[in-house]
Amino acid sequence: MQDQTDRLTRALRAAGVRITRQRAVLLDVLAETEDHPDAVELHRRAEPRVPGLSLSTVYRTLSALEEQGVIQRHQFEGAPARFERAESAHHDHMIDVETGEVVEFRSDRIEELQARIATELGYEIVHHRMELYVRKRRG
Amino acid sequence: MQDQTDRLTRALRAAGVRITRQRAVLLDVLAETEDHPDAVELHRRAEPRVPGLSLSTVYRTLSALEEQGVIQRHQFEGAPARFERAESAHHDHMIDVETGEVVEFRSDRIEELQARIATELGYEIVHHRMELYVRKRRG
DNA sequence: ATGCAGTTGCAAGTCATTTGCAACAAAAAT
DNA sequence: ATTTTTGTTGCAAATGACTTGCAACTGCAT
Repeated sequence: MQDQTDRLTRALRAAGVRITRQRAVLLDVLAETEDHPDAVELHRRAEPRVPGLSLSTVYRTLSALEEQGVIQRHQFEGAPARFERAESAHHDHMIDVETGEVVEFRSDRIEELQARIATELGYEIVHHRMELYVRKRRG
Repeated sequence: MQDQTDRLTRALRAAGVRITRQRAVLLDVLAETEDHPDAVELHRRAEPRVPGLSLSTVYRTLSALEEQGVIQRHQFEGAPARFERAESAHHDHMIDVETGEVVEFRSDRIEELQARIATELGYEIVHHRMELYVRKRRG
């Protein structure tokens, strides 16, 4: 795990991204993250470890990390962008409209169908977004 | 067609929505619309017919019509919301990342799969969003 | 014609995010 | 180890896309 982090910071360094104290902490916070926090929440979690950390630095770091492919940004309906590590395999999201909770899922079958549709219409997919806004089934 | 419009305004009236000059024009503009314009574009198209029309009225009208189920709002990536009439059957969108052009498509097979996935995880779909960001295949 | 609840234009406000800038601090170079 | 170079930071102000308060209207049921 220390290894992971090391490899990562080295890669970032190589890309000309400096690992400052604020970025190191944000990287740690993101590594510990199990949910899909937004910028303000990440700032709340990181600030105690870097007193004075500004929200704009959080935004800037998030953009930098997204550019490096380290994290992914998701813009769900009517809410600020939320982030997650990019390490894991591709998946889509289900958002509980009542709680805001995010559940990940994946369907190769759907991906195939999407690709086929795009191809048939003369396009190639650059990326896609599929979100299911759901509610717990009361049973 | 005059019929259509008449039925529509009557329904709106019944819902307590007044058909003012600005709304009538916006309704007309939307009826003529073949693409997926945003609020500013709709304002641009309607203003000549209602000199002085304000952008806030456009936004307010759009919200009212959306509430009445007359139009649908789509929030594509990194762009202001775009609108379309709601009359047509459900479909999803493919956005050409180079031109911004929107192509509609529909796949019952995918819808089925989505529903199944949600059910399996204990949820029911309230609504979904599926967007394919694409590029013309150069062939 | 009349009264009033729904609408309008305008200015100001909100929210999430971005940016200009001078002070600062990682890496590099020496 | 010190200097130099160049990416970063915090802060305040700016942006973009809407939304809202408010006083002056205006559909439209009566």
